[in-house]
Order: sequence, then structure tokens, then C-alpha cells
Amino acid sequence: MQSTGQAAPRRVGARQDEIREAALTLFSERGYHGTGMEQIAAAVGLSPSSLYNHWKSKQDLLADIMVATMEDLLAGFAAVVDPARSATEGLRAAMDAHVRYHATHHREARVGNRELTSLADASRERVRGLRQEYATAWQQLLATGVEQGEFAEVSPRLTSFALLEAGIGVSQWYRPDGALTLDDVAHEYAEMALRLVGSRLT
Amino acid sequence: MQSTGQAAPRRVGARQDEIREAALTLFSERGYHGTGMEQIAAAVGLSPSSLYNHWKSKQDLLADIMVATMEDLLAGFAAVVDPARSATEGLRAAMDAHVRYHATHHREARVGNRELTSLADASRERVRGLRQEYATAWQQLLATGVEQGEFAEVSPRLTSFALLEAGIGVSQWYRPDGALTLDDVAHEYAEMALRLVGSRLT
DNA sequence: CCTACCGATCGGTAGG
DNA sequence: CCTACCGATCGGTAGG
Repeated sequence: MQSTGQAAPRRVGARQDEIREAALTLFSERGYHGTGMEQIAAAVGLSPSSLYNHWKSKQDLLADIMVATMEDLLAGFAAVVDPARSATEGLRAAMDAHVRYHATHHREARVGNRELTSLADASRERVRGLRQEYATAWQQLLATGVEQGEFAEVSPRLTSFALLEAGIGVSQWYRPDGALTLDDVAHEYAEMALRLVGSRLT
Repeated sequence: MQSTGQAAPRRVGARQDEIREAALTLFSERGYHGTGMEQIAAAVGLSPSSLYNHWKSKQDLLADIMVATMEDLLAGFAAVVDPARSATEGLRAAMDAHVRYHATHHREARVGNRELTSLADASRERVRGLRQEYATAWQQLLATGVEQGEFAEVSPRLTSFALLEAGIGVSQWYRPDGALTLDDVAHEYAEMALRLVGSRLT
């Protein structure tokens, strides 16, 4: 929780960010248990013991990374989905943001999706709660579209699971220097989402 | 590779299977690097050193599990997709099998999707090759449907990524004692697949 | 299949 | 921010 809600004037140290960044890369490549504090230290040019001047523990680094990831996804959803507009526009915007996030944050996506069981109880429950919040927001968006007759009679639950998972998968294959631009991919997936729910406003 | 291609008359020991089973459960719960040989031994009531009478190494257990998983998925696809039938029937059958596998093998799905980087070079390349083979089979199935005008003009690559990922996701939430039966889920996802490609034969 | 044990590495602390 | 070091645990082997 060191990266959010810090109203104190003393800003977060650059070294702290540097260490977090190195940990994020290594956790995503080798997994939490496959990464040693010594490797993180080597990546930033410090001795292992010096890391503890910036972070309480290895576990704290993981918790900060995973909580921030879910908060970013939730903030992204809230920023682009306007409840005053149609469910079609909401779904298009949500899928666009969801895919953009995963295409540009493959390290966060990888860690977020494989290390839930590596978290200590308290932070695991916190991350689980945020994930549930995100899933519920999607499900409600789809339920609204179905109720208002804007979407076909699909299952909001199954459809939201399928769309979320498909979007997360983008983090596994998207490359900035590939044939498809970020705009292309985000647009294609948003169109897929509207096709899957059978939106009548497209 | 101890579970496949064993033409020798001496059959695979029950103990070997027992150990593999325990390793699969533990790897899926705590990850490969988060699991110790001592925990696997405790799960089957042996001392850690006795495991080495049945398996060469911890790494060998992981390789066997991950290779077998991909071979099962490929065999499942080949068993249900009949090239003589329509692309629509092929996609329906492929998605049905894909979802059934993931709903009933959540441990294998979890390990398969998070431990690729924990594999030693040789087996990692082997698993990567099998994954590529599976992805290509799906992509070709979709390309055929598009070429023959049976599906809409979707991107076989992106659509196959989305469908594969959505189906894998089922392993994360499906419960045998839940509201939806295995048949329900497999059927719903197969319908989603046909809707996503805009099949004209439904 | 076990006891006994190997060197290596783990996350983290003491003390300055 | 470093050196020096802690106890614990790691995967694996020797020998019977």
C-alpha cells in the first residue's frame, strides 16, 4: 500500500520505485517464489540487505504490485464507462480500456493472474475483493444491456467471464512492434464484445 | 516423459501415479517453486528421499505434467473435430471439448498456464511447440470457416486467441456442484463461439 | 524405502 | 547503504 493514498508531503523515493520496478519484472519472469531478494538487489545495483531500507519485505513488494494493478483496472473502468450513456457505449469503452491495460501491462497481468496464492492472507483477501468488484461492475453493465433489450438474452455472468478472460489474454501475445497497433487490437476486441452480446446499436 | 510412449511391459507403478497426483495438486495450489519435495512426500506418506526412486527430479514431475496436459488437449481436438463436416460443427465440437477439459482439469490448467517459465529449456520448448500446434489447429479451423463463407469476415488469429482464452478461464470458476452443469457450460460456450464468428449455419 | 547428510540458497536482521 | 551473519529450508545423494 505504499504507492497509493500517500498524502504526506515527503514523496515516494525514486529508489523505492526502482526496486518495485525490478521486482515486477522478475516476478513476472520467474514467479514470486522463483525470485530471490538477491536478484532484485542485483538488478538495481544494491546489496540484498539494502532493499529493506525501502521495503518491509518481499511479501510487501508483491502486495503493493497486486493491489495497485486491481486499483488501476477499477479506476480505468470508472473513468471510461459513463452510466448516462447506453450499455453498448459502456461495453465498448470498458473492453477498450480493459484490453489497452492488458496490452501495455503484461508484467502486471502475469503477476496478478498467477500469484494470488503467493499473497499472505490479509492482502490476498484485499486483492480478491477488488477482483470481485471489477467482475461485478462488468456483470452489471451486461445485465443492464440485457434488461433494456439493447443486448440479446445472453448470460451476463458467463459473458462477462468470457470477455474479461479474452481481454486478459491479450497480455500474452500483444507486442508493440507487431503487425497490429494498440488501437487496432483494442478496437477489434471491443467489436468482438458487441458481437458476442448481440448489441442492436452497432 | 514417464507417462507416455512407454511400450515396456513393466507397467507404470501406482506409487509413481500417486506422487504425480500429489505434485499436481500442490503445484496448482502453491506453484512449482512454492512447493517442496518434502510436501509432496508428506502428501503420499513417504520420506522425501524415497520420491527419487519413482521420479528423477522435481523438474521431471513438472515436465511430465505439462507435456501430458498439452497432449491431452491436442488428442481431444483431433478426436472430436471431423474435417469432413462443416466448420460450424468443427468449432462447436472444439469449443465443447476445450471447455470440458478445462472445467474438469483445473489443476492441470493452472499449472500449464503459470509454470512455463519454471520448465528447463528442453521441456519448455517441447511444451511451447505443442501449444503452438494447438493454437494453429484452432486458427486453421476458423480460417476455413471464413474462407468458405460460413463464418463472417472475422480475424482467425484474434478470434482463436479470444476463444481459447475464454475457455481456459472456465477452469477458474467452474465447480461441479455449482448451479450450472458441465453440459450447460460446454453448451453455452460453444454457442458463444458460433455467435462470435457469426456462423450462418446455426 | 529409510536415516543421515550434503552444499547452496533462502528471507531477513544486527550493528555500524 | 554495507559487511557479516542468522536459522531455516531447499533439491538431491550416499549407503544400506
